[in-house]
Amino acid sequence: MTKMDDVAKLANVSTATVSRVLSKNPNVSLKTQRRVLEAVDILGYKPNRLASNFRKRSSKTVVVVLPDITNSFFSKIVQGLEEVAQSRGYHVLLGDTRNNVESERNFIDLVNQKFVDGMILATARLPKEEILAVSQEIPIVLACEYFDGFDIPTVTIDNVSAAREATQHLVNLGHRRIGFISGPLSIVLGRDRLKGYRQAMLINELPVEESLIQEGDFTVQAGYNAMMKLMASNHPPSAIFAASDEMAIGAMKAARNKGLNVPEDVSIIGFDDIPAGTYVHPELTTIRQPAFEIGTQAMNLLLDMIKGCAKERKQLVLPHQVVLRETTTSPRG
Amino acid sequence: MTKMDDVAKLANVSTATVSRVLSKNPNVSLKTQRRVLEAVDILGYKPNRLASNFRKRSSKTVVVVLPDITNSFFSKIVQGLEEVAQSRGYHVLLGDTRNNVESERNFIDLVNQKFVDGMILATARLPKEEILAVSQEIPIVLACEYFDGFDIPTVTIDNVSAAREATQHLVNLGHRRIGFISGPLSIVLGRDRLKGYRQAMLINELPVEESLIQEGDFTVQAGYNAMMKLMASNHPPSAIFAASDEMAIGAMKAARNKGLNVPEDVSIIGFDDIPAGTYVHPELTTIRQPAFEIGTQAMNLLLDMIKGCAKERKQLVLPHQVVLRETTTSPRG
DNA sequence: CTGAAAGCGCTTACAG
DNA sequence: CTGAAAGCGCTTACAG
Repeated sequence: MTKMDDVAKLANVSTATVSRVLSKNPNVSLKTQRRVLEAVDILGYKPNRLASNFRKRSSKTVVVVLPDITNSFFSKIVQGLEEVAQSRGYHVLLGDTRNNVESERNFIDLVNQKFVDGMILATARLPKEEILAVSQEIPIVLACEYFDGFDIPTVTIDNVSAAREATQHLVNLGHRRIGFISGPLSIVLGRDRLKGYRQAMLINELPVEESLIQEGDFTVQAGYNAMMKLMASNHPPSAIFAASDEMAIGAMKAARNKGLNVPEDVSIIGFDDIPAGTYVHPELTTIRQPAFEIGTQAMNLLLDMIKGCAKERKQLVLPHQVVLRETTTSPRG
Repeated sequence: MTKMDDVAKLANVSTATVSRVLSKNPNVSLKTQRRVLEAVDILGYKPNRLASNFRKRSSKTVVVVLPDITNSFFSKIVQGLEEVAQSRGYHVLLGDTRNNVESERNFIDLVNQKFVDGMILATARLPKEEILAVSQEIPIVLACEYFDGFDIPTVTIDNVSAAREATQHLVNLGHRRIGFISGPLSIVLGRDRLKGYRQAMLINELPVEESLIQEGDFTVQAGYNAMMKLMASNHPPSAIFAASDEMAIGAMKAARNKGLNVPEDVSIIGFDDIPAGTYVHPELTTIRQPAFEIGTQAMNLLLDMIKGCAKERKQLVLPHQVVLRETTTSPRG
């Protein structure tokens, strides 16, 4: 392996100068620069990143911890993260926990080991105290998740309002019995969407029957099961708000299996706006979360913190949007 | 920051011993071990990974280069990769090129810089000579892609046979005019699937009309467009083989828009077996690629090479499988 | 079983 | 604009 010494020797300069040229330090004469670059070229020299990382105490790498990379909502966030990471000269280490808390802890440990310069958490199953503790030491930003009452930098949408608007959309169409397929109530964002649903029902003076609320885990299968229960009621809802598009798609399958037409017999609105929402027929009405932008903003926030040029600990709330497609309409009769 | 010296001092041993204890070297007395561990605990010491990486000339990190992480086929491969990486103590650096060749080159450069110990390429837009060159120096395995006539370690399926079987399935149902929505012919795996289609047609003495073949880029939109052209013919095919599930889903949308029922009016078979194939109605018949297993095998192969315990340069061919669902049936009349 | 010492390959004050 | 020298925080032969 050729190293910097070899280059220095060939170019007749010190390693300090070689280092300066390669790091584009302007205080080197053009003549010397050329000489060094030529030597680099002749020897096919590549600086050793491991040495440089060590010396500079930075790997220019950031770990992103998420529950499931095959979930298209998260993979879109990751694409946003990666885009700005690349453009700002950083790398992203993948932390797919597959919903495993122990795995989450392992990834968080990478920042304690100084292996990465910062961390983006798109999942947070760990107790908030634990996360708060590391966040005092090291740049962390939460994407989608957040902790009430703490000032950890965060990029989210307003889940309560978004869920309220989804429900209101159904109310505006004339629905009065509206079922809610909830996300896991163990995580804030699941609770927030339920809160939004309740608010809308309350505002419109519609009774919230607990039998109209079914908890799922955001998957198609969970949506299917929840919908089956909802339809088994002797007074089934005429419209469904599902807290994720995948669950909404599961609900559509269940409705079809029961011989119901969407939206004529039952309206369905989802949440997220994943691509699959347009693969199905009819196309899914939903609440759009700007996943890619959540990624870009979170990464920009994090890198600003790492460079120390972040003004304060920001909490960004990005706009959501109702996307009208084909699965909602006015109720029969 | 507490460092190893502090621990050594507190435990009254040398840093060599601290290092041995932490790296679980067995040649340390139990008493000493306890003493060191206690000191580590008191000081809350974490070894600096950047220093350790540098010293050991290894980051225990592998970069995975792929065209698009939001594509569920690739994200499933990545999940497989990550699973074995985690279990074998490695990390994966994400290299989403978004189909950009320059980006691909940048990631490949990380191995030249010794930033990563190896690389998995699930895309290979770069000239094969370039990739072959790095593969001489450093552990690389190709996942899905391969280069004819070179011995770069590879994990793929037999795309030619898989495509032939897909086509044969349609022939067996009685179809004689079979359209093919091809992947990009600029990449081997696109060409291989076309080859399989042609073989099946030939074997069954069916004429291959060039108008029956439309090239797409694996996306839903491309499938939609290709299907529109196919249906515009004055003698349209009664069955379609699409080289990716996304294109098959696009073809289904196009058929519906034209008022055709799948499979009664036109049969469709896809390729990949992504989850979305079961979201749509009717559910998509397809060729299953074992994406997760491609990932696990590729990572195992790579890590074996890195540890130097790989016997030879292997080319693994994993089994595919026809998955019968609802989008294919016998032609009318 | 343990320690003293060298050294991994860079970068960075410091001095000139 | 350039170089000599120190040193980042570990690990690893080597010697005992």
